[in-house]
Amino acid sequence: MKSGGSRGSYSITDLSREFSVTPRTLRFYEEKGLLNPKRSGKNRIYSAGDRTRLRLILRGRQLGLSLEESSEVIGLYAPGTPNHEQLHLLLQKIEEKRRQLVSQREALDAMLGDLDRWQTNFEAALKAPVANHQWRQKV
Amino acid sequence: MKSGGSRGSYSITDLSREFSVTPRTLRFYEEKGLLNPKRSGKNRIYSAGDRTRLRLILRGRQLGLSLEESSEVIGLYAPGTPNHEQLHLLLQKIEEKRRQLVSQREALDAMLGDLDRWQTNFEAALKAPVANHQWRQKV
DNA sequence: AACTTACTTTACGTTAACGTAAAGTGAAGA
DNA sequence: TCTTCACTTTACGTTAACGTAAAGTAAGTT
Repeated sequence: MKSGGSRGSYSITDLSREFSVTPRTLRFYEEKGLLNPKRSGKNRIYSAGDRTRLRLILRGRQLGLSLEESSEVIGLYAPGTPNHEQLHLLLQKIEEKRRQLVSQREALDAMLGDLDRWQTNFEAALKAPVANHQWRQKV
Repeated sequence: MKSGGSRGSYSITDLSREFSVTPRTLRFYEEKGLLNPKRSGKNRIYSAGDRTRLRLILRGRQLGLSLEESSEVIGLYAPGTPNHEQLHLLLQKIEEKRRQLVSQREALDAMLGDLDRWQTNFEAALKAPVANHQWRQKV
């Protein structure tokens, strides 16, 4: 089965290639209820909506969300009109992840700080003995 | 065994409490060669150096490094004078993680963008029908 | 008809980073 | 002496997110 029609219809390999994931991944997401492609016989046929959902799932993954978290969040995108409870939950998730990013950046800064200090110490340790040469007299 | 001496000597629960990890975690890190506390009989006794190494490990974890990655990176901190190969490796790791953070922040921005658009659409959908009331005539 | 391609389903395997018993030890206190 | 603590070791269990056969099918190609 080559590519489906030109617009809004994709085979499993179409999508897996476009998003650089394996077909297994798409089947897995379906198994977990995150995707629900139509069927043409036994074959999966993904709509534009399915493609969008996949994009969102992968966006969540990139953010470090678990599939279950993505499930909840993506549940929002589908129904057409999300209620305020759901919106609130989404905002929470996003805030949480934002905090996580900040915390990670702090860890990174701390590491870079350590590194700087060591580098200067290291260089100092290399230079000092050369300045007052004692063990470099007779060659 | 209560707290060890006042300075530079800690029991396993001392450290696990200070860093909010379980004793199991410390034993696990030791098993993986990331820590090497002295022994007092069978009991582990952690030095200030061990404590520092633990801090670095957890810093790496916070950054999203695997324990193996942290092993490599922390190997640097111990020998006293890291060589350039090792420094280069550390810089690579840090750069890689920095890129990861940026990419995650992008995903977060994209999500926030989606959210904004939906919210406006949502509000519009709520307002419009009220403006030209058609199905609200007889109550 | 034989082959290839693009799928399918079923199902067991893998990895990381611990969790969680289970059973034992040594010292301190009642 | 008995109990309690704070530890120990050994070892199997857990979770997420797929990987990886194995075996089969439907449609098109040579």
